[in-house]
Amino acid sequence: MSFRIYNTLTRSVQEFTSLEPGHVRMYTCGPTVYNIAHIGNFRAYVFEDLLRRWLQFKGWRVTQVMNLTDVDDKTIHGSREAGVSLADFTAPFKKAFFEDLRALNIEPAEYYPAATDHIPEMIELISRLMEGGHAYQSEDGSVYFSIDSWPSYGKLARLDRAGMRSGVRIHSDEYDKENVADFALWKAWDEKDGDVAWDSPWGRGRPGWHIECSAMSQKYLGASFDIHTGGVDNIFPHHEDEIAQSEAANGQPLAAFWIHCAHLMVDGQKMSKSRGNFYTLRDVLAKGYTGREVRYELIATHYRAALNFTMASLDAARVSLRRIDEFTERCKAAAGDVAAGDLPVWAQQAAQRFEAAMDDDLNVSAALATLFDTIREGNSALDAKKLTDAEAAALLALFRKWDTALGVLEKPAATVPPEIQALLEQRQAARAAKDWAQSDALRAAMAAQGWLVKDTPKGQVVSPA
RNA sequence: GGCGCGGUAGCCAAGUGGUAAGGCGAGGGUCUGCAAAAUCCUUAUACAUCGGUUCGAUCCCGAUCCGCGCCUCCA
Repeated sequence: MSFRIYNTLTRSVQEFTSLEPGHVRMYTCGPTVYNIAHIGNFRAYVFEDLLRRWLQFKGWRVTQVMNLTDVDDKTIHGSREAGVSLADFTAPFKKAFFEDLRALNIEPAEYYPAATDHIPEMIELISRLMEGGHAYQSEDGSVYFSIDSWPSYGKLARLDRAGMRSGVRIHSDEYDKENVADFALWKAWDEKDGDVAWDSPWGRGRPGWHIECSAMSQKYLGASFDIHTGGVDNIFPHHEDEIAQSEAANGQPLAAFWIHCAHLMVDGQKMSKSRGNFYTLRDVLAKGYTGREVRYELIATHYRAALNFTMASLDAARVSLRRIDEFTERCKAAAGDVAAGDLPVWAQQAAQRFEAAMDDDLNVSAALATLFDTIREGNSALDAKKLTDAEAAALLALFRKWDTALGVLEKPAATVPPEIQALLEQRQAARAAKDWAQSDALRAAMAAQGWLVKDTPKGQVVSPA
């Protein structure tokens, strides 16, 4: 079965093939490290992780690059306001970003280049654009890309260039530019930039926003690579501008597939910093939810559909995950140390349906439906004692395989503190003596400390409440 | 205004030219010292509106209404 995915460039679902056999090169636009990313941002990173994992599931080796934008208006403004250097200002946000990635079980990319480490590469690229007549320096010293020099400008966003020009000119007071839609490659130093500046052939200044992605993708992935991703809000202008810069400089297509995920919504509106309607992952964890639950919610809706974020859906995610956990634990108990045998026929069919669903533009909802069908079938078979131990082991293996793609099925092991362990042992003794009053008291004591005790045929099970 | 996306049962959410997955919720059974959890079964005459094409449309076409996004920094 082949993997098909929606390409913004062609506005259609296309069969995915890699330029280089067996190897996918993927560039994913990363965070601007001027504050803590919110979970709307993380929807994109979780989506990209799912895409990466599915490519691997299908047998490709993946080289993924995610940039860290650590120099722009916001980072400079923030550092000056805080009275610290740019590097000192962004460092804690970089650290927090990686912590959040781990909490969401996002696989690390191969490269996380920071913009400030690649200024020479950007200058080199801008120089080539200047030489090729695609860029010019304005009176204030800034360098702009000339969209009039690049006829295919607008091909990703499908812009009407004629309409765009006449519409925007009225509102523009940037007379330095030849065309108001021209965008900055290099921004001349300004008082507001403080000590943030680099020398360049065009004087001191700093790079424009888009040039970093062009320079860094080329350095780590080559002039042409397979996949470029981001949120739909990056289609224009960011990705459009990247295409113009890179393709004008290199004369070859930047990326074959442009894949964009839809927004995370809150109360029917896009979650965003500027609207103030956002939650950080930390906010949600502080409410007692886990990174795994957040990942489940973010993953369960198709990546091209807007997803309305609510605590109620996190609760639903929690219950759904518990159902998955109960099933895998039942299978583990049944399988013991038995080697995995063949899957029951219904599970073989489920495996095919799962893969077909994911192959179809990452249809996770359909894949999860298959997974829950499998759980119901499996539970019924276990109830009826119709599942062999070897089949239970095979089902576990199937779930593990599915989880290489989903990254959400495996339950993180909770470490039980010694004092709770001691209470458990006391309670077990009380129960053996049928001292129910004592048993209930101990259960209450553990509940007070945040541990939920369940009595199962195999004994007590504790979990964090 | 330009470009684009969406409106499926109480909520979330797939999907298809021949009367519609799955999850949550709800009801019932089983299990259980109790509890919690789990599990099985059941559940709702759900496809925005109006036309058109068709033997037949929720799925195709057109119009309308509503919601959302991008067009400026934005995942």
